[in-house]
Parts: sequence; structure tokens; C-alpha cells
Amino acid sequence: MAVTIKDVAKKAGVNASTVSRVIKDSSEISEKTKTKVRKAMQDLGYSRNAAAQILASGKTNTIGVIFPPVVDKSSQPFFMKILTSINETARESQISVAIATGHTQEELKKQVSLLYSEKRVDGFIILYAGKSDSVREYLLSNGIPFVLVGTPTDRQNEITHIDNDNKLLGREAVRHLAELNHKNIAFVTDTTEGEVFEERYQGFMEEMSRRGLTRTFVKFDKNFKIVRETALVVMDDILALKVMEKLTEQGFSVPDDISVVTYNNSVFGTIIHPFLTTFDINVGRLGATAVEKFLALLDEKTDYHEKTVIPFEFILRESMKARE
Amino acid sequence: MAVTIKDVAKKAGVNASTVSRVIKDSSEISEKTKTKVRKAMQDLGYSRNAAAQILASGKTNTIGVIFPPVVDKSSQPFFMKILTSINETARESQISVAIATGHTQEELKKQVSLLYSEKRVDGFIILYAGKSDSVREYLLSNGIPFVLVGTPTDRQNEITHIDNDNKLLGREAVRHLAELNHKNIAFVTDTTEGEVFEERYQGFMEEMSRRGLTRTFVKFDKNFKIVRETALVVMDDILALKVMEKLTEQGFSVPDDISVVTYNNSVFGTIIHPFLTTFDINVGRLGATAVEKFLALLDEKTDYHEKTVIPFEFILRESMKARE
DNA sequence: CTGAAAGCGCTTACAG
DNA sequence: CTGAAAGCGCTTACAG
Repeated sequence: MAVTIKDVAKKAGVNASTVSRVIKDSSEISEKTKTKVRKAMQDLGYSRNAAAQILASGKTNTIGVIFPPVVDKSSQPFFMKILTSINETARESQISVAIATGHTQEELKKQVSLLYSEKRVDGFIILYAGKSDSVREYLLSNGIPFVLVGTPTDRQNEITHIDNDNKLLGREAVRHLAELNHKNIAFVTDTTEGEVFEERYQGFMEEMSRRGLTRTFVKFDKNFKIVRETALVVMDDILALKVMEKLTEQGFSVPDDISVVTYNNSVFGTIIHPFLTTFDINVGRLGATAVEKFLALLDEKTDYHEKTVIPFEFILRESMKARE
Repeated sequence: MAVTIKDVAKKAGVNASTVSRVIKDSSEISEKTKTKVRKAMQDLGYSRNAAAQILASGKTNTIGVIFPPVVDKSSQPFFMKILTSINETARESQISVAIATGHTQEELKKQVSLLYSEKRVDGFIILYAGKSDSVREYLLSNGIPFVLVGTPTDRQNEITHIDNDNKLLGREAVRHLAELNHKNIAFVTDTTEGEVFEERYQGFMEEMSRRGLTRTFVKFDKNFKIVRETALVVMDDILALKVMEKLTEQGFSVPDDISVVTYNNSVFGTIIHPFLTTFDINVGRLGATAVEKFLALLDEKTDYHEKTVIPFEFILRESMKARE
């Protein structure tokens, strides 16, 4: 039925092993033979059989992508965006993508170990960091290759990871506001967990004190209230929408009374006015780089683990304004 | 290195073919032998080799999931949600998931045909409908098995598909509003394309005229304006947020002056107040059923193509109110 | 530069 | 109910 390497070999008048070598473009084969074989593949409409190739070579050419073990978290646009970018980058190198999802770390771990033990994947890209994660520990202790998108705080030196510079992101928000003459700025968050918060907040603090400005920390909840601030740095776009709602209720206008700068540049930033001034964290590059680094890791079989910092971009929109 | 069927066979004192039969729980094998073999598998920590199994059996036990050929569309929470549900349902039947993404129909088609010709998947689940789609036509004309989530208007009888009853969704929105004494209702949309719009609108129209109410159709744009309406049925949650912004600008209050009912029950419905009264379209069941129907299709090898209608749920929140 | 052969780890008629 | 054998479609030392 399906045409195989043998059919091609016969048609081209060579041995199957030669066809196999042409497929991987081996430098051992003469150009003349390559041309001949390629023509035969064309004529016959040959496609390789992935399973046979995997079985014979021991390489799956597939990456497992691990989503965070929380349902609503993974419905954020970030995850679909990065999955798309991972898939597209992988495809360029003839690599497929498998996915691992689950509601708990245990469930995830089980799925991850199955994917690997059944030899469906060569390794993984983890799409979340978090203080401690049993999936990550599992991979680490079993010597299974993986890279991580985010910053695994307690394991930075042992895990190849890709992230934005969240501290710089914190500083930059301050810089932009300070240059517009804001002196009284609060950092607003609804969670104090995770390295993303920690780093952005730390950057915020450093830059504020470097400039001698008055800083406040505000945890967002029902009692959210602004006192003397003229600008807010908000942890993410969704939270920014909620913050702005509260501000409006309290009679403040954004950006006339209060400027808001936020992070992630998701779709939430451009639904209602004022559109959000935000930082684009370049999810596309985050995903593409994760794939590249993973492939390099596989190749080199080394224990060398670097961090790659993906640049961000400031997106100036309506929620920020200079203070007279 | 990895333990194989042979190792298990030796340990259990049987032939490899027997182990293979135990793995698929063949009824030919005696319980006694099964127990013995299973113990050996346990002791040795056996995992099947997916590639070998695929190669020998000709079945990949993998479903390809096809995302719509538009970037921003696929970043909607719907897609990640349904992917998760598909993956989880598939896993219960030992099925894996591969994904196909692309920016254009051509790109998608290429990827889809590659997945199939390399025998990486047994078939596909398409996550979008649309008037005409070359990917769908490609699968159809090549006899490649697939099911579709949505309603392929011009091919309903030839494609197994899973959808909500969008017409009923249109009628139900009217019913809820009418029962709260609203008589003047508009249907608001930002697109007039797609069967989702068409059906919801048709249901809206039918129920309105059945009740003898005054209906309006409003295309949402910069000039969006309400005249005598007391209630709006809005195509989706995101649009509802934009609509409410405009209403606020024009001095209307939701729900005191105007009630809003919308669709999809995405995260967008509970970010800012008033939280949206909306219909949950049950994405989890949509995905799970797609998997089930696909598997049935594979088994039966029939040309019988049914539609499965997934029930929805009314989510009463703050944007709707009775009219005195 | 190319061929012949063994092998990857399963499944599945065929026999008994 | 179980075994022996062929075969799935590739890859890769080994030889020449």
C-alpha cells in the first residue's frame, strides 16, 4: 500500500540503505545518486514512516510540552500562544510535539513518565516554574532532558531555562513612570507567590530607591485603596482591568489622575479603554528559543545549563500619562 | 537497556507472543498466565515501546488536533480548554494527541498531510467550522477519518460533528429576557460571518417573532448606539465587555437600564462588574465527545456521520435584571 | 561511495 | 490456550 524505502530503492536501482542515507542527506552519498533517488521518491510519492524510523534510530524527534497543573491557569492566552510558537519552530526541524496536561502534579508526573518510558518523546519543555515542582524533580532525578520556560529559583544552575528579565521589567516600569514625573508609585499584585512576582517587585523596589521615590506595596483585594499614588505598576493585564475598575469606583480617572503600567500584553489590554500600557514579553521568542535550547541540549549531551534572557518590549498605550 | 517483551517473556517463562496478548488483554489467554505475566512486567518495570507497537500494528493510537489558521483566534481560552479536555479523554483510552497549527489554510494542510502520511496519527479532530475550508476538503477527498467541533454548514451530512445547539442558544437568551419582561431586544454582533452567528441570530429572530416582541439587529462598531432597547443579546463575552463600555459612555447603566446576556462563559465574564450573565457551552464535553466520536468512527469504518448536540447551561450573573 | 545483513520491539496469522 | 516465525519499515555498523 504505502510506498516504502524498498520501492524507492528498486525504482532508483539502488539499495534500501542508500535511500535511507539520501533521506538524511548523508555526505557519503554522491550528488548523482542523491538526485536519482530523490526523483524516485518524488515520482512514487514517498513519505517516511515515523514509527519505523523511531524504532530503528531510537530517536523520537518529538518534544513533550508540559502545561501547569492548574486548569484555569492554562486557559490564559500565554499558553496557547507559546504552544503555537513551539510547534512551529519544532516543525522547521522536523520535530513533533506531544502534550502533557493534568490537574495535579501527580497526574502530570504520571503522564510525563509514560510519555518518556513508552519512548514517545526525547524530552520535555516545562511551561511553568514555581517554587517546587515534583514533575521537574522527577525529570531531574531520572536524567531526562528538559528545558524550562521561566525561572526555577532553587535550581537555576542545574536547569537550562528561558525567561524574560523580570527584575529589569520591574525597573523599566519605574523608569518610564519616573521620566513622566511620577514620584509616588505603588506596586500592585494579587499574589505574592512565584518568582515572577518576586523579581518584578524587587526590580521595582531597587529602581524606586535608586531614584529616591516614594514606594508602596499594595496587595489587591476587596479593600483596595489608593492614597497619594499617582501611578501604579500592576502585575498583569487582567489584574490591571480589575484595578482600574476599583479606581473608577473611587472616582479616579486613568490616566488623568492615575497612570497604570502593566505586564504581558495579552488580549485583555485592548478590550476596553483606556487601553493598557504594558510590556510585551515576546512569547513567540520564548517558545522558539525553548525549542532551540532543547535541541541543543539533546545534541550535546552535556551537563551545561544556561539561562537565556528574552528581551521585552514596551507597549505605550492609553493608561499612562505624564504628570504636570 | 530498556526492558522489552522478550525480557518479560523469559522471566514469566512464556513466549513473547503471549506477553503481547496479555498486554492487549486478549480473551484467549488464561487468567493464570495473565497474572504470571503481569507480575513479571511489574517486577521488571516494563513499558511498551510505542514506536514498535505502531509499526507492527499499523495503528498509531494518536489523534491530530487541528487549530484554526488564525493566530489571535487560537489564543482564545476556548482552544486551550478543549485541547486539555481532548488530551485527558484521549489518555483514558491510551491515545496520544498531536497538534497541527498554522497561519494559513495551506500551511495547515501541509502539516496535516505530513502527520498523516508519516503515519503519526490515525486521523483528526478539527476545532473550527467556517464556510469553506481546504483542510476539511482535503481530508474528505482523501478519505482520512476526522470529526469536527462546530457545524460545517455545507457538509453536515458527510461529516461527523459535535456542536451546541446555537439556534436554541439564540431562543433561550430571548426566553430568559422575555420572562423578565423585556420587550425590546437587540442582537449585537461584531461579525456576521460563521454558522455560530447565523444560528444564534436565527434562533433569536424566531423566538422574538413568536413572542411578538420588537427586535433589532445591531452590528457593533464605533457608531454603536442603543435606541429603545432594554436588553441586548451579545455574541460573546469579549464583545459584551466592549458593548458595556459604550453603554456606560452613553450614560446607560447595566443592568439597571439595559440588561446584557451573552455567550461562552469565558474568563472575560468575571473580570469586572457587572459580571456577565452568559451561557456556558460546556467545552469540556465538547472535547470529550469529539474524542469518543472519533474513536467510534475509526472502529466502525462506516460512512455514517452523525451530529452530536452538547447541552449548554445558563449562568445567571449580574448583567441581567427584570424590567419593572 | 554503495550494498548486504542484522536488528529495533512489537503484532498476528498459522499451527497445534 | 500458547508457541514459533515472519514481518512492519526503517537505521547502521561492517565490508568492500
